[in-house]
Order: sequence, then structure tokens, then C-alpha cells
Amino acid sequence: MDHISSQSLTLMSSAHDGSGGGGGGGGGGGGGGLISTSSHPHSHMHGLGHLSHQAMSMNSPLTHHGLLPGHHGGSQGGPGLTNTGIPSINDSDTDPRELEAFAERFKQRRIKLGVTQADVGSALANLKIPGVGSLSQSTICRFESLTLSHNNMIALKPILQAWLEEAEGAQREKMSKPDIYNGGEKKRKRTSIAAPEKRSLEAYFAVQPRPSSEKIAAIAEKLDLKKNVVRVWFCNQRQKQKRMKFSATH
DNA sequence: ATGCATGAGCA
DNA sequence: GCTCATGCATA
Repeated sequence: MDHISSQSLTLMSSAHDGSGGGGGGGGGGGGGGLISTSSHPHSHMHGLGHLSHQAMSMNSPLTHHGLLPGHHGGSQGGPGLTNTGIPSINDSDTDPRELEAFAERFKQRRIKLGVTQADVGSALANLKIPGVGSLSQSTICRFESLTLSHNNMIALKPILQAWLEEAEGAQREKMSKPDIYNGGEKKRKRTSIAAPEKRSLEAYFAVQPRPSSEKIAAIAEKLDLKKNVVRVWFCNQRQKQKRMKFSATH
């Protein structure tokens, strides 16, 4: 992609507006999973607590959004305090339109602060929020571009909002260093699936998004790919369909 | 910005 | 073995 590639130094002047359609695909909101952490052999431990996990069949912790008896004007600048005094998650926090608006504001202010996505990710650990550690540049980027699941967006919003307020309040000091790498670990290699194979996979996916193990094996052999590569490809493809926004490639 | 991958938790 | 959150590697 020859976009405006700037992850650490250059400035990215995104010329895209905040396209309105709140509706998006986030509607379903199936899963109930939230934050989890993964630790790799070479990375330091992250710490987003494993709050909850899948809730597959139904909506769960979040009151379904969508059609609420109209209230909340739209934007909310402050904490979601209710007259009950509990800073709980209100309906407005699950509103796709609000999420989109927040993501936009977040990016705007983040850039204003002269902070990169990666900086935000590592700075989260400094917030000392129980169960919250750092996040990657990828995740911050996906949050801003709404390419996360609806539930994931809802879970991350309060955390990023907290960082934003903290960063703006103490807008004076420099963030800490990213971190150091262990120079002895083997680096993961990313397999690249060629265009023709990719087209075939998409074709199979169109008729059967969830092929059986045997079917996957057949596809794998036909395309001369490792079975696991094919299986993961289907998993990732399914996940993509659940994002709030889709990749511009279609 | 995004493709392929890992890992936790569950069925 | 799937889903879901998340990340390394890379275009």
C-alpha cells in the first residue's frame, strides 16, 4: 500500500472524513469476549486482564445497542456518570455512532499531542489500570479505523479515553521509550498467499465459510498450501466479516 | 495499514 | 477446532 506510510516520524494527514454510516456490520455483536493477553517467548508480559471470554451464542454483557428509546444527544465528553453515581457503561457507549465519533476524536487529539499509535499502545501500561497493560500499534490503528469487532471497540474505548485524558492533562513530558528487543529470538515469518490462491480461497469461502477439516485438507492440497495456513485463513476471513468496517479491498 | 499467526477459553 | 482479542512482520 502506498498510502501515507508514517508510523513513527512522518505526519499523516488523513484526508478522509468520518464517513457516517453507523449501522455497519457491527450490529450483530455476537461475541462477548473482551480483553485477553498473549505472551510470547520473547516479549515482556502484557497485561490486559482476561476479563471475560466468548459468549458465543448470545449478546451478553452489553445491553444491545441499536434501537434505544432515543436519548443521549450524541457526543459525550465526560465520564459516563449517571445520577446513580456509578460510572457504568451506558447505552451510548455501545452505540456504533458514538464509537465512530470517539475514534475520530481520539485520533485527532492523539495526533495533536504528537503521539504515534505505537506510543499510545505502550503508554497504556503507565495508566496502571488493573488488568490493563500495553497494546500494539496494530490494535490502536484498528481502533481508530474501526476495524475491530463491535465488542472489542466497546471494551477498548474506556481505556483509550482514560489515556487521552491523562495525556492531555499531563501534556508536558515525553513518553517512555518503546522497549528493547531480545536479540536472540527467532523471528516469525509471515507466509504470503499468492493472488491466484487467494482468489480460490475467496471462492471457496463464498460457498462454504466453514469448511470441514477434510475439506480444508482438500483445498490445501489443491492450492498447494499447508493445511494450517488454509485453516487460519478461513478463521481470519470469518473474523473480518465481523468487523465494524471492512477493508477497502472490496 | 493490513495479512497471517498465536493463544486463551470453551464446546 | 472454533471464536475472539491481539500482535509481529511487512507492504
